[in-house]
Amino acid sequence: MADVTPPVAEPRESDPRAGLSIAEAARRTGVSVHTLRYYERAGLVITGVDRTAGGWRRYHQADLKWITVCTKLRATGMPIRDIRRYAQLVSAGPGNEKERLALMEAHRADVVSKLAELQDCLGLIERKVDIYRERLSAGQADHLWTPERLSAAG
Amino acid sequence: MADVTPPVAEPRESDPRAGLSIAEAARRTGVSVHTLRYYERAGLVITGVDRTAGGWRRYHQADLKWITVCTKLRATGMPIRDIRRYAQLVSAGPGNEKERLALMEAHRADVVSKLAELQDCLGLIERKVDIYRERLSAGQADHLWTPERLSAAG
DNA sequence: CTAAAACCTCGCGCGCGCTTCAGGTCAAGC
DNA sequence: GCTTGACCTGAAGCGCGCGCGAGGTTTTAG
Repeated sequence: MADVTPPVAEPRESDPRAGLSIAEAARRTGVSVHTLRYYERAGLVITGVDRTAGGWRRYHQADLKWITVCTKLRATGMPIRDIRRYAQLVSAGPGNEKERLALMEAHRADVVSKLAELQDCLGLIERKVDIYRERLSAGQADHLWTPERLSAAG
Repeated sequence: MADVTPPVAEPRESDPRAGLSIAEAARRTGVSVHTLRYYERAGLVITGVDRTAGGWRRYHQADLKWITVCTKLRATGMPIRDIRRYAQLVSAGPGNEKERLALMEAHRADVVSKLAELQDCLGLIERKVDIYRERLSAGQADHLWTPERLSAAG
């Protein structure tokens, strides 16, 4: 575990204090390197990612943590521009909690209603699954279906 | 309730058996008339929407029902092309339940994992909401916050 | 020192799901 | 019959969230 060359699959990243390469950061945050650079350009990454003397990005834990917040907001459907707005608020420091709260509460309401809709539609999907299972087992027994086209239900 | 002219907000649609205009169908399915036409062009609407002699669409209950299935699939993130595939299967009639089942089960798995992800991210959002609420009530009392920037958590 | 691999910026491209526009046609009230 | 508004088709346009490629620089392995 000391100086052994790491397998090709997991490249160097030798010194933890030196930070991670963009490729490794991508792996750990679950987005592509393109997306990482895009998020930075788009003003989402307010942690000010380190650079080497030559200009290569070096990611630290705080960066990854914040980027993960961003990806979770994205995953819940928050548009980039809203995440940027939120990032600006956070970056501006204490004193704007009211606006942050409003933003997050609005988004929470959004997510909650999305969840409800998803649950509702999941019901339809599961009914379909059940129907097709029934038809299949019935069909394998006696090949008897009622013609469905008349019902227009699929 | 008999022959009274309906209010402007809800236009004619006098004879129920004659079917509904595209505008009314849009209202009832919750999508725009553009989207209705687009779905038809895209091959989603397998119910064969009626037309007047002049070429205007007339929607019946079966159409609305099927379109609602489509919108629910869309609402759960199924891409148009997959809905089209499903529509083709349904339209082909009985005998392909196996493929329909596979399609729906795959989509169900998708929706379930989406739900889980949404729930997870909702946790983050609610923690943020709580934090900002606390900060606000604490702040209104004594204007004392710990500087957050060091925590990189937002 | 050198070669290969990883990274850089800039900017164009793309897939998706509609939306809008142009230029007409149709339907319904009066 | 005439006007007004809803509707038609076909095609182009758009906003979003990345993906990709060119052309060049930096790192790292050997």
